[in-house]
Amino acid sequence: MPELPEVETVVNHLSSKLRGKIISSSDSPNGYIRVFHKFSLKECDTFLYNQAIEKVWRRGKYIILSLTKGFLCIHLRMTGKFLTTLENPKDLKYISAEFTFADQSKLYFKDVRKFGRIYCCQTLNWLEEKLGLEPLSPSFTLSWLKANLKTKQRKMKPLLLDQSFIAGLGNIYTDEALWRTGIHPEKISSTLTQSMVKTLHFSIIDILNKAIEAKGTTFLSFSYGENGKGEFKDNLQVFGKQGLPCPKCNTVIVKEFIAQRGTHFCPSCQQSTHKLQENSHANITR
DNA sequence: TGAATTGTTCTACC
DNA sequence: TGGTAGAACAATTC
Repeated sequence: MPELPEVETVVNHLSSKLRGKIISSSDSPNGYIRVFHKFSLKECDTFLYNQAIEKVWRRGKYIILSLTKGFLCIHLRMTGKFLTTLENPKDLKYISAEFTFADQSKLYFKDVRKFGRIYCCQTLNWLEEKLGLEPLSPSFTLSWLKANLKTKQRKMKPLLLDQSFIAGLGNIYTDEALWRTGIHPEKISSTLTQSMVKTLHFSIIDILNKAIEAKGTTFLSFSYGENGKGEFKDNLQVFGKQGLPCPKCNTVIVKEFIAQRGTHFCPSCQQSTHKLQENSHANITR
């Protein structure tokens, strides 16, 4: 389940391999042409023919290849990954796209679930229109976060997952950041205290940086290159830890469905305002 | 066999 | 009308 750190890992891995290559043809070995968003295979092949890859980078969870003219963007969704060699012939049925370069080397887009998409485009305007701030860019400041949480009346979990708000956070890192900050996933954004916002701001940046350092999280299926595994799984505190004790307070971590997503949190550290008030009242009267 | 999985997009609601 | 919530959707695995 690639989120920002996993996509960054893939980009870092691919960049040196792809930069300077010239695309000579595109194909779809398994015939799943829906992978080319709004393009037929022929249109994609024509668009990419003879184009050089000038730069490989990332915006949110999108991988972007800057070409001589235009861009090739890829969203991995759940199970998308890139391979430069095809070791197992059985994998062919999962290869939605195959690119051949002028030097005869190859790039395969393997996607078991087939949710991944490839976009051929002249500009990136469409992407900029739908994506919010980059959490690791200088523009993601504490004051920006404070102001933008204040003006919204949304539950924290779905808000952090909203790519038009902050681009790149997914289910794993959202749960981790909220746990670290002690914020209940259903807490309304405008009700966060100043210190909560400050901790949240720091946590998001810190978790993402540490996860990038660890080359992402391999939870179910993520890998980069042929078989690279992300090591951040060992640093997860709540995601996938339902039934286990909270590292902070030993209360059992629960998993509930919030905003149609499996959400892991500690019912003691991450209480809703209501419950916190009840408890503080109990403490006063005690 | 159908429940579970994800990010995005569409629709409905206030 | 704009902001928000929730359903739908893609396809596969176990």
